[in-house]
Amino acid sequence: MLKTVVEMDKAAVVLKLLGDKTRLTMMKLLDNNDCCVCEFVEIFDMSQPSVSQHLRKLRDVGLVREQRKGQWIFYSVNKDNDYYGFIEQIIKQLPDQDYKLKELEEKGTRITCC
Amino acid sequence: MLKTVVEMDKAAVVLKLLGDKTRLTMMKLLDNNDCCVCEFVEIFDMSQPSVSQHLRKLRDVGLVREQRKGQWIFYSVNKDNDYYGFIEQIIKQLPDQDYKLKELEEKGTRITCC
DNA sequence: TTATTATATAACTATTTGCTTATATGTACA
DNA sequence: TGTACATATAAGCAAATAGTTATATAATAA
Repeated sequence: MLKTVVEMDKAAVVLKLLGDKTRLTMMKLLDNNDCCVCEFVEIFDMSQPSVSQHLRKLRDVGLVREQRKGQWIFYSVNKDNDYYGFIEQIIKQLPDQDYKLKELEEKGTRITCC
Repeated sequence: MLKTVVEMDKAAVVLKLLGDKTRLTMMKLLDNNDCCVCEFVEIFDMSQPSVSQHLRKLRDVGLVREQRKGQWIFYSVNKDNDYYGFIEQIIKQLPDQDYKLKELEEKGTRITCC
């Protein structure tokens, strides 16, 4: 685990991003799994534009990245980001959320894809 | 260091509070020092009501507590709070801010008090 | 007592935020 | 082709946020 050189301004920006339950849960899920937008729509029972907008905020700050796979776009944690070490210390303290993806698997709506 | 049982909703609330540069710096300072309102007013070059309102938000969630000493009210980190372990992991990653208090000492405006 | 200092709170305002609906873009498939 | 599905983006709106000024409360000092 790399020691991050954290700067106050940027730290506040990152914490504000994580200070939303939807985005915080997204980051916790993405830390263990790649997920596509439609999975988040189902998990959070939220409109697709709303999910996309949350993901865009996370991407704009470099916390996640996207990768198209066929018709889907998969998001993953950007572990190359300078602040990954910083958020890792936060995320690892959060309760596991993978059961949300397990529920999708049981319903058969998990996108395992290509 | 106690392992905190963190709950997602509360974690998001705490992170949102820390996601403001003023409050984040306050918490970093308070982790090593007790400070009164007028010191923060000077450090942040911000109005007194604004400082009081930030401190109230931190206090309402239990992250800090206040103690009157004469005409001053000193704030300190509430290390008994259930989420202290959680925020400790965040705060310790931040760059030291104590130089801000040193500057007050040099100007003679640090309140060492009673 | 009165004046001064420190702090809290109330009311107001401008900005930001998170959602909505509508629409555009891109891929897959018949 | 054209239709369906997945996603992004734009525009609009209500709620939340962070600041302001004005005022109230409390302790100290003259």
